[in-house]
Amino acid sequence: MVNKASDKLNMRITLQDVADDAGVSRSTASLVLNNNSRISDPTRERVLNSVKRLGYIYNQKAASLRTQRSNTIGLIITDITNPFYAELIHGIEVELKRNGYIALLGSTADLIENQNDLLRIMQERSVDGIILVPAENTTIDAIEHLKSDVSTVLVSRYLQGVQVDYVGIDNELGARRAMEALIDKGHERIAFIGGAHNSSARQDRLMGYTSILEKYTLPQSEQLIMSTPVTRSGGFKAVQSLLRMENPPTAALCYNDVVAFGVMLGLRQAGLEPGHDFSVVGFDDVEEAALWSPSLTTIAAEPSKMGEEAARLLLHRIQNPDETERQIIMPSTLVLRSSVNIRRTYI
Amino acid sequence: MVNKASDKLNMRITLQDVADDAGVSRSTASLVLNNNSRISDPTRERVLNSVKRLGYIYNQKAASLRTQRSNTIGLIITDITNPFYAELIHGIEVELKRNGYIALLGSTADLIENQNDLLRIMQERSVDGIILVPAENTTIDAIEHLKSDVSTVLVSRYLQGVQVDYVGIDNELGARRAMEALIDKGHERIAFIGGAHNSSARQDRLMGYTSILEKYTLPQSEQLIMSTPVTRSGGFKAVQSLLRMENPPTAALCYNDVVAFGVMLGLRQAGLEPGHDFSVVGFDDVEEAALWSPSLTTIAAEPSKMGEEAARLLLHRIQNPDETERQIIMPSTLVLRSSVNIRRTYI
DNA sequence: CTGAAAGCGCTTACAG
DNA sequence: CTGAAAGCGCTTACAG
Repeated sequence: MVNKASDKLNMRITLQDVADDAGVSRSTASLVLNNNSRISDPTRERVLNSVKRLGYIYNQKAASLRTQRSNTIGLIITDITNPFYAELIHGIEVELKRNGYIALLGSTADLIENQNDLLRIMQERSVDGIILVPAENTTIDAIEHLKSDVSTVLVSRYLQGVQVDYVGIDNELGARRAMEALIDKGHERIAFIGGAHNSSARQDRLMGYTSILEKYTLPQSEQLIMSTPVTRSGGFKAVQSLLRMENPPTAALCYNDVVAFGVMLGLRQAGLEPGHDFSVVGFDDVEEAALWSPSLTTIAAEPSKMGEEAARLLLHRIQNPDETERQIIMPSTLVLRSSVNIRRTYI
Repeated sequence: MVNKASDKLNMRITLQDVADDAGVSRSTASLVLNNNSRISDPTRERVLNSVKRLGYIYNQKAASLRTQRSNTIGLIITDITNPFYAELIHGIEVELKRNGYIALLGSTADLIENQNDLLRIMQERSVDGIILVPAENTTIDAIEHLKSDVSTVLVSRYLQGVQVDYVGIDNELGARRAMEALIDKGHERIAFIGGAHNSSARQDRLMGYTSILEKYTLPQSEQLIMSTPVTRSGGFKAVQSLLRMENPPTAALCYNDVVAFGVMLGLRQAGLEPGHDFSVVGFDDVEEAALWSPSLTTIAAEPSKMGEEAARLLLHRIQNPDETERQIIMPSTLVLRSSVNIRRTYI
């Protein structure tokens, strides 16, 4: 029996084989594959026929060793099981595909060590650019250094003081709009739930939360601000502990939709009906937000569109390394649904 | 001002630079990086110091042109926004990371054209192997051909008649267990909801469904079997149309959890309480299944573990191209939660 | 319109 | 224990 492994190796058809088969030089065959216009139609056809007959597979790796371009980018997010990121990735993929690019994917679990490993691995593979949701504790220096090596776009989280391409939403404005909606329904004790750390996104959302409490001189308390893992069960547990307070809140602005889903589930577990007994606002507007019962009031970040925008920005940066960096701030629209309602006393 | 693009190109530090800096030959430097034991400790140290000082980045692409190994694999799924796949990807990533591999990611939206594009793009980048959830209409020939070019593992969906590595669960058994649970609670008119086409997974689940109906001589009807997109809104719409039947079902076995979530939302929209008025079973046991109200009864496919298993199988295949193909069937355990309950008449 | 030649950055027998 | 040399599969000025 033939050895299969060596079989695979020996069988590799190269451009030389194609050229031989078509009776042209390697150069000519290469020019055909790159759609160079100075090749005559008959020659082009002969080459393409040989490609097909031999089942030739273009070796992007060898090409990119010469051209220094890989048509591959690196995509680093924190947690793929958060639907916000799943939708973001989807948008990125769509736009990359349109341009003949593909992404190496990695998740950091928000840990800087993982991020460093991934950045190294991706640079070793000569990605043309990197789309990064910076993990907690990412330093300004690290980003400065990264972008001097490879085109870089940050998404969703920003780092103060670095001049770098970025796509995100106006988190503070979004949070203010969400708060106004709650206050409009008579809520006064409003909690802020979720987020594990102080990413720019969380800081800005908190700032919006606080500024509106101040504007209306409503009660502020450290106890009403909770840190949680960015998961459903994070929100689930947090709201239950809030409900055990002496003077519990009647509404919550959540760090994002995933946390808000957890909060709604936790409320029901505690015998309260979200949207009726307790109002909930999320952030992101992931697809399922509209489908929940009650449907979730949230700030639309349009993750899929944000992903497309980020990919577009990165591809632009790759083509134009010397242009000034751009910050794209997408609109943060309030989507009012049934999880927000007039305040009632449930106790 | 210096041109940044050319800056980047000119700045590329090569192994030659490292060797020069350390005062050794390129060969020696290379052996150090590959942890070859025949290099003396002092030499090794000198080289590693130079690597650090110059900020050398290993060029995996050049290396892999020589070694024919890229330490990169291709991962092709149908839809990243389905949490089953998000969790599957997560598991794959974890296991790949452990072994110094990383994945190129692509989604097909279950379209064969997209799958073909992705397979080509990935092979052009010389992936060492491919993990594939085959899109609808994938042919046996295509898989045979693929696996003759590159190590291949199928996940979640199988193709009858191909000898190929595979990881999945026993779908028919799972469906039978789910049906027994419903019948145990007195349900007799039971619908099967969801799935767009006849992937092996759907066929096998349907087979389990039918076989149990036959076993208990319960009513079968084409009207009780619904095709839908594999999304929440697919399930949402399907159950509402079922409820408009003259003699509607009192329970549903859903193609998967995502569809089941949609079904539960659709029930509530129609004024019925899932788990109380109408019983629902899903498939997959994605993380949020336990958190829903009512919590979802489902068949545990352990997507994250399945992903790890698939990655392990692929890496093994890459090392051992000549071994016989393996089919790993993971247990399909019934997880009984509150979405299944005693039958009541709700009409 | 087409071909010969150099080179991208590595690895790996082979020689010493 | 270390180095000189060939080669992986492409692209791209350059010459004709």
